Amino acid sequence: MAGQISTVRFKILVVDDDSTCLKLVSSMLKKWNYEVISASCPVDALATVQLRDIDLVVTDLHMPKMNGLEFQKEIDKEYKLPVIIMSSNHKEAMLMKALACGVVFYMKKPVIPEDFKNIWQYAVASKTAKPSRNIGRIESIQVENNSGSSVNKGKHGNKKDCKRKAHEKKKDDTEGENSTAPKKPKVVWTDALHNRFLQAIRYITLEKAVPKKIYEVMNVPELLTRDNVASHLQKYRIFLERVSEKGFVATTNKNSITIGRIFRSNFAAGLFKTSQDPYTLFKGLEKQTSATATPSFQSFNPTNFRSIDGLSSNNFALSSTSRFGFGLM
DNA sequence: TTCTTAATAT
DNA sequence: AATATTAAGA
Repeated sequence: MAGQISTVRFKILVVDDDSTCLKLVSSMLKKWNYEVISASCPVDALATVQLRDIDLVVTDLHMPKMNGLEFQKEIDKEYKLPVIIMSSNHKEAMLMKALACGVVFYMKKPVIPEDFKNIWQYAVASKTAKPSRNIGRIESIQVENNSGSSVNKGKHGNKKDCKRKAHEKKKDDTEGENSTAPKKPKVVWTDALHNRFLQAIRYITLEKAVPKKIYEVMNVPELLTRDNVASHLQKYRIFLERVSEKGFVATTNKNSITIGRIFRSNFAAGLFKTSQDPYTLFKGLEKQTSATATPSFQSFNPTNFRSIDGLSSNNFALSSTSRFGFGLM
């Protein structure tokens, strides 16, 4: 089983007091073939969670009675569901607060369908694993999902199942032992992981974002090493460089085309997915020298970052979005 | 030491 | 194609 075309439809609970918005988001989710269950208030939502077998929660932040964060707290208390917040509060401080509370993703409103395309990964992440240490072979996690839908382009017959490759070339033998086959799997920068990376950078501030710091803030030592982050950061910077070189932001004219391209890239995707305005990124880039007015940032104090825990293996989890690498153009 | 970059390897 | 690793200078 677990063939491919899955069948696994993720059940997503949407919560928003604004009925219009609720419907809108619902339809966006359905577009990606998610099973949608909606609630107009946290209280109803909590009741629903008990009845249905929800995989992921998407909630508005600003709501009467109980706001999104309080709601998330409740969810986290009894169930361990990943919660995504949608908010029109684009303040950095709010973003940080939400993340610190354990929200897995913070989406800025207005949202667009694409924003939801890959959110199933958060659901997978929280289920798929949690086995604290022992990064042994996460390779087998296997994502049997595959975001169904495939409403559009999405051809992946990728069946790259390489097995092992006994590789020994270590002259030393500081360890040598390997019963569980401590093969070091390559890190797969899934959207979720990349998002974490981006959010860490946003939190730290681009100017101060160095491998070590990012590594610490991301707080997923089971999945990454500082070197992984350094490597990713290097690539990310190259991407930013290219993008800023193009200076397409300035052009208000036919920017739509250019921007469209940017959107396709992985890095951009992660960034823009949450903040649809491409300007955000550049604003940050441009004023990096002055802004720095970073609010108080001390220790992220990541409460529960299990959100990304298991993500890592599986090859095409993300491939769906990434067929365009960072090298746009 | 860590950071950054470039080059090279897997 | 995406990541990792290594080397060298700051």
